[in-house]
Amino acid sequence: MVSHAITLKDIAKQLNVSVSTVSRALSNHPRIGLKTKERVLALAEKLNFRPNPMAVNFKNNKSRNIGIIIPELAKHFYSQLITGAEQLASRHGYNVVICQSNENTHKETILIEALLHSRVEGLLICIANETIDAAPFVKILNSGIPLVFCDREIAGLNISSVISNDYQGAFAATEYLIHKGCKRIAHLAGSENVVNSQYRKQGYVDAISKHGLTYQKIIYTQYDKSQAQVAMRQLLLATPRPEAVLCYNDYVAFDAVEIIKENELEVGKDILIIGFADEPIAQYMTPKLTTVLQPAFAMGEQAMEILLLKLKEGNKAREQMSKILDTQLVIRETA
Amino acid sequence: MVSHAITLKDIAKQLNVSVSTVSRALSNHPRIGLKTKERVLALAEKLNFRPNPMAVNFKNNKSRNIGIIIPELAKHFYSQLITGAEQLASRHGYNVVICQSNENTHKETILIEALLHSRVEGLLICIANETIDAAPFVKILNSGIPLVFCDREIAGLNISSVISNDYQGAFAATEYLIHKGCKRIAHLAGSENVVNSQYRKQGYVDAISKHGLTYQKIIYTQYDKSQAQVAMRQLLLATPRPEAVLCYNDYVAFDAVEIIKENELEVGKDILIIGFADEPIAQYMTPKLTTVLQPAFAMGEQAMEILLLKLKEGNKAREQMSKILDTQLVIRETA
DNA sequence: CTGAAAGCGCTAACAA
DNA sequence: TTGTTAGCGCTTTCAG
Repeated sequence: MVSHAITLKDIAKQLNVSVSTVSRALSNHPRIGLKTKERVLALAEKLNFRPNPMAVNFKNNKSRNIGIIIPELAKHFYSQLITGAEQLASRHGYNVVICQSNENTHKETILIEALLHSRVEGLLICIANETIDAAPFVKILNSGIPLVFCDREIAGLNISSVISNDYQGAFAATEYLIHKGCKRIAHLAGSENVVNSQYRKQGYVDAISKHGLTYQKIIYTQYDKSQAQVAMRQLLLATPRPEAVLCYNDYVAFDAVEIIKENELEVGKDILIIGFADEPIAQYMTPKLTTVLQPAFAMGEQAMEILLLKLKEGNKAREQMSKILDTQLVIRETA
Repeated sequence: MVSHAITLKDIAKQLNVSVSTVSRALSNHPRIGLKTKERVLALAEKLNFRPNPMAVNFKNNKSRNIGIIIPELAKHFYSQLITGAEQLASRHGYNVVICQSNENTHKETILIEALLHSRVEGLLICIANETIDAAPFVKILNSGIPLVFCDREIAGLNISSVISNDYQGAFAATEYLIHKGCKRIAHLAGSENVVNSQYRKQGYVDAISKHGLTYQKIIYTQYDKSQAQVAMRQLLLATPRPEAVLCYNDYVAFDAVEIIKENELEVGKDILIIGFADEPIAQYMTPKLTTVLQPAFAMGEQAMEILLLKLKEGNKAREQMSKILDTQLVIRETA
């Protein structure tokens, strides 16, 4: 069994000085004798003293915890994002409390409540797909706790955020297809109500019209496997059928590819496919998926950076600090 | 800005009772007047009072934190495992501090040190591949903090653990191949020094010999993509070449499949392949991978269950509680 | 330069 | 049944 954690008192007693002297020595207080300081530091070192974090937190009325809410940890994108955020936080002495909303807005609200009660010092949230109500987030801000959105955001709220440039990614991917000579490019979109999906759709639309193409076809899939498959079948039935399909994400792309293969067409030749995200699936499927990489790690890191900044500056800086990180087209085999 | 967090004192003042009375009322102390209690509870409810967790932790000298060390969060298996562990912990009022060793034993040791200093109440560790030195873990135990191994363990230490039945999984997979008529089954193993790899290899060996097969071929891949590919090429060169290959994990299986395809052979027909883990890759590759499912979520959950039990029982129960969870063969297209 | 004392929010032993 | 008091470990006035 552990003997007993070393406290300031122990050091003070052994050195015949007061507790406050020890405290000052350890915290580099200016008004302390050099000799005393050295004696204290030496003994602290020798005893392997560490300040009791519970006491410190209590004293400072700080939890040193940052709450993170994501839809689902078991998605590669989010675990990458978390890794970026966590590493930075931990380097600054913060713990990270990770919660999963499972894309459920109600659960998200509950989690926010719980995290606030547990006195997290800041909140980094990747909101659930369906979330539109701003009230819970306004509440966070009103409670004086800094909040940063990551990956997804609610527009018009003046809340700091780090997102990837969905618009630019979709635009670049579409242009790439156009440069490859495609005239008929379709888009399997996500949900009409979700901003990321809207941005991607807009990138697609604008690239199409910039290049004066007349063909434009958008089908919403609601992130549903069977709906994506139905949509792809529908695209294949059309005459003339599209030469390329830009998909909302890699999973939709995977479904599309499966359907195309079922129809004995060759992906990457008869029809080009581009996904979005660069999940591991992109490298492992056959043919390998050309897709738009979102910098998940950097997104988490930079969102945390903003949060830490707000934490340091206290109430001073309540202004919005937002970043939009560029995506990158990763060319593989499907386009 | 937040007004001011409600404390016991606030309630006491408003009700003209002492702080301890309020404390007793809220903690269901027996010696308290029913009326007083109701008044306190009502006001606490009205003011939405929550005890200050920092104060509670300090008072109890408990951090309510459990440390978890895993090799890498961005692997599906571990994020699943974490999810199982985290959910259970959180239901019991514990936070979980997640750390990644990146399969680096040195970093693992540093993390253990840091977690102990941060006063975690318990530790759940999936050790890094190369870790063999027991000293850091003995140190944990000596410091009186309960420790549970998950997924991987160091044998002979009498430390509680939850692992999956690698032996049985490999045995069943091999038998399945035998029942399918294969006489020449090879095994692409992991590393000779890692217990999981040893168990799987042994399952393979024993199934082979149980059924009186004479062919037996094992190549170690060291979890290295190029080594796995080299090994598979080697297998294909042999005459007669194996009819089936049991792979250490899904990634090795993926590499093997790629090489086989390169050689214009048909996976699932010319050569059968079985993986291990059931990572998402298994469903997304072509052909879809037959593999041995490890119950990652349940493993995390049950490891946490043991840890919570030890936490509750204090020093009383230091005996080893170990579980070996069964794996399950998931039959898809490669075998 | 150093010590004594108060206080953060909560609980619990002791008094009344 | 309720109030008073002390104390958890640390920092920070305020005195000396």
